[in-house]
Amino acid sequence: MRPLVHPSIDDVSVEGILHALADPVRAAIYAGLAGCERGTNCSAFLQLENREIPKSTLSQHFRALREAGLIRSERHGVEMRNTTRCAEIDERFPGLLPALMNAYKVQMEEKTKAAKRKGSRARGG
Amino acid sequence: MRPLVHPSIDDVSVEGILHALADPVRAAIYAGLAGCERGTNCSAFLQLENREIPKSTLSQHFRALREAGLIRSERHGVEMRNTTRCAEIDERFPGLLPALMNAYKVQMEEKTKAAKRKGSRARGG
DNA sequence: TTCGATGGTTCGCAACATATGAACTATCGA
DNA sequence: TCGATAGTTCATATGTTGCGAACCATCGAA
Repeated sequence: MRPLVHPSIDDVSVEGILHALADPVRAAIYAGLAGCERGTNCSAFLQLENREIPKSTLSQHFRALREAGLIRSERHGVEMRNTTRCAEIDERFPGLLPALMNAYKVQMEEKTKAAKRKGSRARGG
Repeated sequence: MRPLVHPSIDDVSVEGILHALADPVRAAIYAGLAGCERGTNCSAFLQLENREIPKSTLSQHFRALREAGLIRSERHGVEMRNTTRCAEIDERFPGLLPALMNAYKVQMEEKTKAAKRKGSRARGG
């Protein structure tokens, strides 16, 4: 089993970050990790926003995030602890990640609102 | 020949924007358009950063930018004028595009610096 | 020291995406 | 009607992604 790859911060690229976070599943994982300081294991995301993610797929997503330099993964016993590298990245590309995550947040809030409007219309409101 | 597709601003998604701009060629095109208010034609980008882009490829890149909602393209006689939709997008996702373009700029400046260091070492500096 | 459980990874393949040369369409001016 | 210019579409070769099946690594117990 090949060892985990973590690029040096100097090798982290904007296109790599954008490509990694252009996938909503990966963006959601990243957002989930960003909250927790202690590190989160992979299977915490086996269901994400009411959707089942197969674990092989999830493993690929974590690899993509790792190799883009967005997260760091360390084995602790039987499980993996994943943490974001947001401090390093924010030093190199100030404001990029916050702007990105904020845009996703805005989009999600809009979707929620739209769903509510639709629901209330359907109920005759 | 099918008509050009421009999504309504409400249908523009963060993942679509990130995916479109995760390609350095498209990011460079977008940056080029962002400067010019009057609209730029496609073939202005047939060579980009010392690289030849085949025009069929270029056409696909413009389509990707257009369908992601990042640019607007209008036929003017024999040519196309492309403009960014940055004002609309910035209203919907405030700060996203500036942060993104700034990150690319930072990265390019770093690359330039690194190339200079390498050059000066090679000359014995 | 073997077994089972748990948590992740890798393989193989089908489905989808991308880059590009060749052929095409649209518009203009002569 | 012709040729030139600007861009699009098609065909295809190559690359990427998603996922089930099989696998590997670690732990705790017997």
